[in-house]
Amino acid sequence: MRHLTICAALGEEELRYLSSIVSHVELGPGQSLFQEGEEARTVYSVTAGTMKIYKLLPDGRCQVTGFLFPGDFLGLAHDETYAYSAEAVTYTALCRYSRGQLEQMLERFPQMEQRLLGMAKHELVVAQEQMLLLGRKTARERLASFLLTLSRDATRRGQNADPVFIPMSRSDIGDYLGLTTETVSRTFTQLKRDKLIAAESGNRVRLVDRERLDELAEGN
Amino acid sequence: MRHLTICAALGEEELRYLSSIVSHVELGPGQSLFQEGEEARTVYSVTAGTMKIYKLLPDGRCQVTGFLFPGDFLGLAHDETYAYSAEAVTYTALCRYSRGQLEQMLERFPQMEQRLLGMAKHELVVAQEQMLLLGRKTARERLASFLLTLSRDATRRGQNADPVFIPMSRSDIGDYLGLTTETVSRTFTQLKRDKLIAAESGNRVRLVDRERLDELAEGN
DNA sequence: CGGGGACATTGATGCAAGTCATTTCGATGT
DNA sequence: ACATCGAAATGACTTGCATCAATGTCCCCG
Repeated sequence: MRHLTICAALGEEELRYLSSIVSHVELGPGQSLFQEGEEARTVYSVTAGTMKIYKLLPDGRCQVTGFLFPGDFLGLAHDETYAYSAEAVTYTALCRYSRGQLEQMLERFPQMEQRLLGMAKHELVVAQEQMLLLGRKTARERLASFLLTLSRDATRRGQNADPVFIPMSRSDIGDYLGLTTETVSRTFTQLKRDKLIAAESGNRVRLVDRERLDELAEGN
Repeated sequence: MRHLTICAALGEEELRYLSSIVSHVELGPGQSLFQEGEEARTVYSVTAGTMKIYKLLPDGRCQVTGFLFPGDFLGLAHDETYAYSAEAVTYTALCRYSRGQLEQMLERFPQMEQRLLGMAKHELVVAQEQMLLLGRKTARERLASFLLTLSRDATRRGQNADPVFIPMSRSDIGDYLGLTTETVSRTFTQLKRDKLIAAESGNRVRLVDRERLDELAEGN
């Protein structure tokens, strides 16, 4: 169980230390974990469920900058405050570490820093991919990219990748892809009509023509 | 000189080591440094000029994911290949480190990893800000945000922040803000007409009404 | 000093996605 | 089986930015 989550890459000693400083948090759908601008005292890792992290403009416009699944970290701030808000999409369980404890741990296990750096680099690559999507892709291409990414992430976590489970609402998807719920909805039906995907029960989507979806996502 | 660039935060010993492994590269405007997908053997830091990093779609659509100025690193890859292409915007000088040498150096000076992690975290914050811009801001808001960011970056580097120098073309700006050159151009004239900015000679822009620009950039 | 070429600006028109309004669906409880 | 309610889908219409097409402007170089 634990091996699928935070600690997959950690050694025995680190694991023991980690579990000595961790506490646990659980959130229901829609519950907020922290808000952008709050003092960043705490770091979390997701152990079950789905979170979203997002930024708001004062008039309510929202950009979801990422969805987080078991194994993902959140709350690592650059300065003293969180750069984004975090909210549960589904029922979610998290591990909680105080910032100070984590820093102590980093001193004790300096090789952990390498792993954090690796994670940060990976997130940067993902972020740049998302900028390309937001700046230059059409609605169809965005949705195709999204579904494929979800499917690949599911594989990575050892979950069902083909009828892929979509835990988030149309509105969350819209806020992630820079579209409105209506456009997301219309684009879903369009992809169904064109036999690229098929809806299944329980918020699952079958990727009927994955090859064509891949092309779409890459802009062809 | 050197203190303004790569090594601002490094100690004496690190500095000496660094200069023993570095070599230098210079690029004219428009010259490419590396392409997305190439094997990432080398890491660079900018010492003079302006670079852009960008991703392309096969049909030529381009998203600039960042402009780099003296002091910035590029080429730190997560896997074995570059995640983006890099090209000089103006005449640019860079320091060049082989990946292997950098890794040796990290072993020798483990505290450097912390700095790299700090830089990566900062880039992540910037990337999320950019996602908000690309996903949710209007053309006016995007350009206002861009000008303010340029101005703040100039301050950070100790350059003139108010008539702020714009080294890149309208087309580069468009590719960075997810707009076309035409829209960038129109929005510039609109902001001039509304007396928020004023053009000055030598690609400089004066931020006439910074307060209003700030509001615009934040979405008010 | 004058012509060429790249870049920027401006204008006219089109269209993808947004907005607003309504209907349908699906889960849940009685 | 049916009422309820929030989410999703659909339709009609609008709009901001893209597209296509001319100019305009600034240098560089002969």
